[in-house]
Amino acid sequence: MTSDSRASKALKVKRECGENMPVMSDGDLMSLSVRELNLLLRGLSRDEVQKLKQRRRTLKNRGYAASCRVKRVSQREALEQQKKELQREVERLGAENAGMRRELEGLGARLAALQRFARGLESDGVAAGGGGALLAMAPRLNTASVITIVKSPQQPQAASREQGGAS
Amino acid sequence: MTSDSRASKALKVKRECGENMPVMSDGDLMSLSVRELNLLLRGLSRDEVQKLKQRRRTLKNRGYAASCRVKRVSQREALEQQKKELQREVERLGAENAGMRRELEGLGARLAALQRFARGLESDGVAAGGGGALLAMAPRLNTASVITIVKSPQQPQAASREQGGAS
DNA sequence: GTGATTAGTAAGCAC
DNA sequence: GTGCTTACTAATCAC
Repeated sequence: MTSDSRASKALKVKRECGENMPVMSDGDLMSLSVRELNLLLRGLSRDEVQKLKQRRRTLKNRGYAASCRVKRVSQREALEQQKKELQREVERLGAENAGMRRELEGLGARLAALQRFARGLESDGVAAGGGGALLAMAPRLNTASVITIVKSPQQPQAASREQGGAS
Repeated sequence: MTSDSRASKALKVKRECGENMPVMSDGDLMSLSVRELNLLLRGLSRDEVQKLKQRRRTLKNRGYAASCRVKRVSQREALEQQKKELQREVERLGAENAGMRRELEGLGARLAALQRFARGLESDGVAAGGGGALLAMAPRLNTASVITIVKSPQQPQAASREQGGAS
């Protein structure tokens, strides 16, 4: 066998020790620092030392490749997790949105009904006592209090009709 | 050299042909079907045929590994793209949501002001004509829709002043 | 030198 | 057999 520790190793976490152990176990060779390694390699030929250094490098590379794969997988999983959370968020906001849209419709209908009723009061001649105040109030609410507070565009038909009735 | 075509090949797209070309180019060996291959391999020793078959397998594996990596990358990019789109969607829905929330506040304020005014009308004794209908309408607005919808505190000074002026 | 990444190789699985 | 995926190796790069 020309290659001692590189014959059948793929895909089985690489065996720990098979037939021989030249000077040192893989684990030791991996973990020792260069300084400690040189101390233990005192009485070896330059060739033997070189071979051992290369084996150390290979073992370390094995670990690097493994952590690279782990990192790749965890990054993918993180991405998928973030995607799931965003999908849930979209769903939640969409539901909230639909609910508010319904509330908005309901409120708008009530407001329109009240305004129609107010106009009815006026044309019926109820404006004798405080009825005039109701009509005078509608535009004020629109322009003074409401408009300055609410920044979103308002229903133009309500305001124009109120002001038209007051003139 | 014990291994002829496997000496220095890593990380340079693998050279096309280096020193010899036993019977066939890599491209041919890759693309030919088993049937065509067997036809061309008529007068070769079983060992030579076996070696060629193995080289074919290796070449194909090289391609499989490459496409595997390409697939991995494109899947990751697709995930990132989907994530970006979802983030945009969340932002859009959030803005739409905030706008509707403001509209709801505004409408709620207008309704509340109208209600307070209606109650003021009643206590003034205007309830002679159609005032009764207005009063019947007010409690409905109050309990059901307005209070549960409007979360922000409303301007009390506008309502109190109106009521004071009407009395 | 160390750590990370890439293309290539072989093993193993699924069809 | 074919195609895909994985662990491993060597090369290469950045620090």
